[in-house]
Amino acid sequence: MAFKGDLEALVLGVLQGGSLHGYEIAKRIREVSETALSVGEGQLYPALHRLELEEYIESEWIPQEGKPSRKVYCLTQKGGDFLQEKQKAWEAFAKGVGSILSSVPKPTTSKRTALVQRVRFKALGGR
Amino acid sequence: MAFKGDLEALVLGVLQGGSLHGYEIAKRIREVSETALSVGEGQLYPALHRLELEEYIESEWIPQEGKPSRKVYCLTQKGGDFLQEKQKAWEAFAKGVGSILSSVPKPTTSKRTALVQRVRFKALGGR
DNA sequence: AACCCATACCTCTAAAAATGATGTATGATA
DNA sequence: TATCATACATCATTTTTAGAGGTATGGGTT
Repeated sequence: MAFKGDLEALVLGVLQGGSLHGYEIAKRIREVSETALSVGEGQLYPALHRLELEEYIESEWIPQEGKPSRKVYCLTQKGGDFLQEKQKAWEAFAKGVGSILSSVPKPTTSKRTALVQRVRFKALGGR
Repeated sequence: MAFKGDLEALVLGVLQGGSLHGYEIAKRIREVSETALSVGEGQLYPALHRLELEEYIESEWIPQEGKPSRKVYCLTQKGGDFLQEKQKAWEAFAKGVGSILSSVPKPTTSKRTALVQRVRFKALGGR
């Protein structure tokens, strides 16, 4: 289960906003999510290579003076289409998790009801 | 990254609605999420054992006639508290992923703008 | 001068997790 | 008779993740 290919989707999502290089992609993910998400480089670079192999993104080396060259990635048409699918998959996943996590606890709201439920379970052999 | 312990959270979430046995928990997760989520038994049972070990849930064997006995689990106080934390973590995670995936593509909306962006990237050495 | 930090790419390994198969057992259904 | 649904469980294989390490440059600190 688990939202499959979430990192891939995230990378494509960030690239929607324009072409970026790997190091910056990782920073964006941290910043945009307000540190709720964080991608290790050991995870990001292999992911970028996979995505490029599958032609969801394309890269170009951009030299810099004084600093290491950057490999700038841009989204392909195919990548954009794939991202759309991923967005739908994410929505279904999020809806599913949401509906399970935020399902109202049986005892409607009152502590008293909770107690009754507890006792009932006890009566059935629970503790 | 990835929503850590999502299966654990899901199990606790389902148990909010009342005590259940493993086989039923798996079914609930499938049903409530409208098949968006599915837990393999090879994943669920070890998870239940971990949760019980950590005292987030408690179990009781309930014999049945004709059918295999059931191990019925109920949420503990500690488990309920833990679930609350997990709910918060999920919200932060979902918000993060959501804001990245549904970030408006740079080209405001028109195809023309998209083209301009494309050309601009080209001018910078991209393709 | 020596050191660490930020930038920027990358790989590798050990641990963790997911998948699917296999096992046991019963009753119902086709 | 065979297969499916119930109901528990383990196990091996594969996949994923996290964290460390490696290369290289320039700027700032001690």
